[in-house]
Amino acid sequence: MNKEDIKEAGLKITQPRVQILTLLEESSKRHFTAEDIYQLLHQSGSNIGLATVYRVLTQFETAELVIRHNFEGGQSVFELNEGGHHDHIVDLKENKIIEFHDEIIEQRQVEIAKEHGYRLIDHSLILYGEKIE
Amino acid sequence: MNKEDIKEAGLKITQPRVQILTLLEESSKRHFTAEDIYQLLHQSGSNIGLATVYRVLTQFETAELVIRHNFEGGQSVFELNEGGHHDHIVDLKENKIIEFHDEIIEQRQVEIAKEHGYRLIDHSLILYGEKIE
DNA sequence: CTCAGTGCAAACTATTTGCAGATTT
DNA sequence: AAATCTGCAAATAGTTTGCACTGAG
Repeated sequence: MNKEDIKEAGLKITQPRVQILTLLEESSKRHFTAEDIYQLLHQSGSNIGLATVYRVLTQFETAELVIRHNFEGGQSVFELNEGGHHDHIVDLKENKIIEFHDEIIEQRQVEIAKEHGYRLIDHSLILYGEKIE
Repeated sequence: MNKEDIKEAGLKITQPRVQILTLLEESSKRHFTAEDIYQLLHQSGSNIGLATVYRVLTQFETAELVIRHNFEGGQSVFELNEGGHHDHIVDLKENKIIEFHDEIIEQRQVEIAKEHGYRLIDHSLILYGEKIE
């Protein structure tokens, strides 16, 4: 649960950290910029600083509680790491992100890396699309 | 040839533009940050400004003479657009980028987008790896 | 009580923009 | 000559850092 994760990361259980982790866990959305989180928490009466949001997200990233994505458009996007790897479809019209996982592609990536003499450490696959109709 | 491309993009054939395009075409490397280009041109005696490098690269990107990538690490990376689409393996140890093209993955991407009700407009696939041995 | 953590403001990095003078056509 | 373009310096956007104070253990 929640606070345990923070403690296991070697971090003190502080208000800002609990607020951010709770937001990530309980929101219906899954993808947030640091600014999003800052805004949402302020709307809930928090007076957290933007710098703290960044600091905590970076710590959570290191602790693998959170994954940071570099989609188009400058801002980093953060999402709770719930274990299962997936890639993303970014909706170019609406502000929406869809997750998917495809074993065929996952496999090919490993093979392609190997064909070029590489061990695959990580990858980033983002599909940009627009809704049909 | 060279200068024609610039003219076709509706741009005047100026020294900075020719210098940049020539560098991109004639260098043995294929991937450059704006800073790289700025440095290399200065080493060749140019006194181009960094702002101009960015301006020209952005214009070239719009004209589809150049492709901009957002790999890890802050800086955008630019490469000459020579038509054939490809993706990249980024060497995490050495400062090296390898290009590849894989039809299986290309196809699956289109299918996956469709399965989710999307028309695939673009995609970004980056494999991060390290040399075996 | 101690040390990690915080908010704020200032710093930083990559990139963009305003402007007066320089170049291209 | 007209319009575009350039270099420079200043502005901007996103993120990080220094510091004195605050709060968790």
